[in-house]
Amino acid sequence: MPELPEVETVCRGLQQSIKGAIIDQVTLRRKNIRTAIPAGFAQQNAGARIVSIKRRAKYILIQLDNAHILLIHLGMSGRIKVLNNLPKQLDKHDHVLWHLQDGRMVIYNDPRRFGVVTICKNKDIMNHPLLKGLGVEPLEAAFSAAYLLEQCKRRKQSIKPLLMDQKIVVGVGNIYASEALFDARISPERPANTLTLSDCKRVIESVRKVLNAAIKSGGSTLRNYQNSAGEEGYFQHKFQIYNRHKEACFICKQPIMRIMQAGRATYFCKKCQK
DNA sequence: CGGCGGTCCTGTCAGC
DNA sequence: TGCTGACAGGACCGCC
Repeated sequence: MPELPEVETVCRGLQQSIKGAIIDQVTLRRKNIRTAIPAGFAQQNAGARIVSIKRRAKYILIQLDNAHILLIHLGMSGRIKVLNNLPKQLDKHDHVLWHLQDGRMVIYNDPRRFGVVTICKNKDIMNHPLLKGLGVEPLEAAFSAAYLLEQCKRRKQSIKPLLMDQKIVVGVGNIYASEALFDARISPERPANTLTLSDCKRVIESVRKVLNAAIKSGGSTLRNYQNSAGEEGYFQHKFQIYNRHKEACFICKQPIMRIMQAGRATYFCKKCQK
């Protein structure tokens, strides 16, 4: 489900609502999501105060005051809900429950179970296998035209799957890769090694423009994305290309194409994107 | 090493 | 009203 804008929105919401709260205890209703929840997870949470909530790539990092960091990835269908009190009925996909001392409850819900919930010590975070090989943040200066050109040079892979490669640049998923390439007027089928420095510059500007606009809109809700307060995003109403197969391109009125690349749907305009 | 396909899992929707 | 197959915001693994 969630790409950078959705994860960022969830993090900002959590920062507002649960920063400073104390975790009383944790209930695991399922011991594995995509990966096993480590033994000792509940004990390492119990009694800890939540210091801060940050994002790295599509991961949510929750710093606890006991020198541990909660690491959460929402996969395709993961959600974090903050409820004011115990719900009358739990959902069948409410996998992890954090009972806060103030009576509230934080729930990790994930129907498809592609997500990750784990914990590690502060000192291990830099070498954590899930974070170790990640590429640069798209909204930071390290994502430069020179860097992208360097990454593109040695690959003949199409630019769209390359943009989604988290080892190169993080946070860009299937929606925003299509949106950014449309904005940059670059075909998703262009082999990466044919991009020039000025192409890379346009791609970077478009990625940033699209991600920032989506964050402003609270992300995109296609089916079930909601932020931690249960609100939907509305960037889906601003899609220029994604999910618009056979509809008219907003620029040239030609029908929008839908192709599969690396098993994922790509939307683009044959006329406008070269 | 790079790049692709298959796979994990559940839910929803279109088409018959 | 079923049933079936395709597809869905991600990312790892193994194979060439």
